[in-house]
Amino acid sequence: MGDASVAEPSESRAVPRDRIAAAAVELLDAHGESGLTFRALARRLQTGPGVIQWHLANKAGLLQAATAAVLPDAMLDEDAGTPRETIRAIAVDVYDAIDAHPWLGAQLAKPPWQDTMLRIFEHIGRSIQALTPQFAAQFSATSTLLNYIIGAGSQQARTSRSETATTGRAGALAALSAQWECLNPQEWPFTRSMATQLRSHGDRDEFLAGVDLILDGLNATRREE
Amino acid sequence: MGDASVAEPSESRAVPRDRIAAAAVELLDAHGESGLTFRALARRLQTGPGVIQWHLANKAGLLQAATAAVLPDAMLDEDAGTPRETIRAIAVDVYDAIDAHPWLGAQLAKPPWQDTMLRIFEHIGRSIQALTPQFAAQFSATSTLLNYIIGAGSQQARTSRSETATTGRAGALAALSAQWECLNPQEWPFTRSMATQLRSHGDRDEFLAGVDLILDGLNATRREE
DNA sequence: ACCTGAACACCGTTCAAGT
DNA sequence: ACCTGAACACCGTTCAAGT
Repeated sequence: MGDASVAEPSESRAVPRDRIAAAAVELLDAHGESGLTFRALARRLQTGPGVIQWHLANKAGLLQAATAAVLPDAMLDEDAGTPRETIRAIAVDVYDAIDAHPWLGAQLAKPPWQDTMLRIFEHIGRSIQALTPQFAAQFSATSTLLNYIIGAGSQQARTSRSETATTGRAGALAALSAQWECLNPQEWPFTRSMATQLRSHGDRDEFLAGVDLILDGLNATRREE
Repeated sequence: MGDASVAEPSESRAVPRDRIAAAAVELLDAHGESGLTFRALARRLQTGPGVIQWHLANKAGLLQAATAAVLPDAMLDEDAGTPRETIRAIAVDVYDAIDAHPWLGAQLAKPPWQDTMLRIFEHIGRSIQALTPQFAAQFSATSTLLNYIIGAGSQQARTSRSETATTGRAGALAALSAQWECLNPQEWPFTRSMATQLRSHGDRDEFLAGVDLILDGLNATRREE
């Protein structure tokens, strides 16, 4: 904290985009979305405020750079045999990324679509193309999958993150589950009945069951016509 | 602006929660999420800053009140015969609400789940319960539907909102569609092929096709076991 | 071309003070 | 119980000035 003066003489003063994005990710991981600040970022890079704005237009660009750094294009280049397996592999990649970086889900969901989001759309879509020849069905299935992956991933990542607390991750889920069990049965019959089901929530298998559900729907639709 | 002094003598100085929520919705509709400010809200209610904090704990509570005001419980109390029709009716209600209030989508998607989100979960789940007896399938289907409805609704609302611009809503979609057509065919084969499909994007039928897809998946899964 | 740091116009939140 | 308004500790963004 106090020794930020002249540890390194002056090997290279340049602050490349890579380092900015990496530092932004560190800040986001450590202190959440509100922890990412131009001033905090400049302090961490041992430079003055206003430097980042020279490289990136604004805060949206900064979040975008952090997102791209954490979910690189290569990660989505899966090819696991069948289209279904490939889609599952991509889904797991995104799931794991959101799980490791809880801020990522909200960032991806935020309209308008960024490059990263369009890239996931493209990669999933290529496999969907192999499952049905109809454009309308391809579009519906791909956007449905994308919405599910981002949405469910965000929800599950949130409960996972509570593991730093006293109880651990299983305990956090148990607590939420107990909360659902205390709901008024007259007003919340369904949610209450899902309390036990909620305990298995948050693992990859649960998540992948939703992916399979959508793919089953695509198959069923195809069969009927 | 200048005549905010003593138009009304002093019939009732109380500023009830209802008026706060209603004014917040007006502000959000007019100027977006960044337009909702404690100071702007107090000015609109012709009172001093700091009043709102006495009624609502913080800004999260303010957004929550606005969300509940715009998506009341009664709106979800649909019963349109079959479970599928009921679910479609609820989905359309949420879709229309997001379309009318573009800030709503991001608000609902934001974790953790608020009362409003849990209520939609409950209402959809009750109909899903009628479609399959398995708890695991009920949970998957309900959360998949919810993620799709919020996610797809947000995306579609965004493109709808561009109608205030020069071109109108169809023009905005055409512009985005043209943008997709200009993508590199080597790098973006799928997205490019969806360019024409994108034009039909944003209407209720397109949106409901995704809901049907998920319900078809639930049926198919049930048949296999 | 790249970096500095002060300045501007905000923001949410708190809180003593009034009625 | 309800409202006021000043004060605090921030924030993103801009921009003249340096190297």
